[in-house]
Amino acid sequence: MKIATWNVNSVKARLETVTAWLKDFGPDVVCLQEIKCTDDTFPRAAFEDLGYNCAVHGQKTYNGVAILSTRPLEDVTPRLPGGDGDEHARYLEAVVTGDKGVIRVVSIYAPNGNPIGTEKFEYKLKWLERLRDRAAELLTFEEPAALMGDFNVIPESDDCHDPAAWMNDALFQPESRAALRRVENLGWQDAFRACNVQPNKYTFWDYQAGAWQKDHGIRIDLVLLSPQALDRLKTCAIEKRVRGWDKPSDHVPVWCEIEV
DNA sequence: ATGCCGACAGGATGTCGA
Repeated sequence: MKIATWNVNSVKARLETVTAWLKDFGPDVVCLQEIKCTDDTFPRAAFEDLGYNCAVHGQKTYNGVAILSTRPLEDVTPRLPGGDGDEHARYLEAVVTGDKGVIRVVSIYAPNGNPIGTEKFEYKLKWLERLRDRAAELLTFEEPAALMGDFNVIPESDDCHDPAAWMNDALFQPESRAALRRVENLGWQDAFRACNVQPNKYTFWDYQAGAWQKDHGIRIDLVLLSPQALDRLKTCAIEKRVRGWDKPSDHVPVWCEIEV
């Protein structure tokens, strides 16, 4: 089964690009982030016409996550537990059944956290702590599972073009990186790093300053696999070519082949 | 050192992203 994640930076502004990629690539499951629309304005019909079921946890203007799947979506659960009063739509779980088994997929849009030294950065760290708590719970299910999305953390220095340029950015703070590691250290494996050792492989290039043309990117869109999913992992790759298409998102899809 | 670009809401330009 091909499962993918993609921060689309507005699903309405990106509809032609997203449907073109779905037709071209044919993923079975796609986690979307930054859909930037409410549940009732999500362009459901465009995806259903391509054979996808939709689970949506939307929000007006900001954030918003969704999951598309050719198979039925079961156990659909929005919202990361904890953080009462947190209305940001950043988390959506669903279970998909393949020919060889079941996988739980989670669409994740972690907070950006800039600028550092503000309540936005504190919110980011607290949100990642809540994610760790839920990630620990999910491991007790002992099933194939994938935390997929825009984690808004640059894991290592070789996941960006110029570490010095990110030194004062929330995405590369030691606290942010430690928070991601604490999730991984529970037993969640970075699928891309399980399959690829090459440095400087990116999933995001800023629209500004010719970042794409100069390959000044960062790798912040991740797939974290439970041990049971990792055992079934065949490959993981970045759909870099999509950044060069018309009207691109600033992020590109990341996908895995998993035997379920 | 700052803006660069792009989406959104709303109807000009500020907020947000990363």
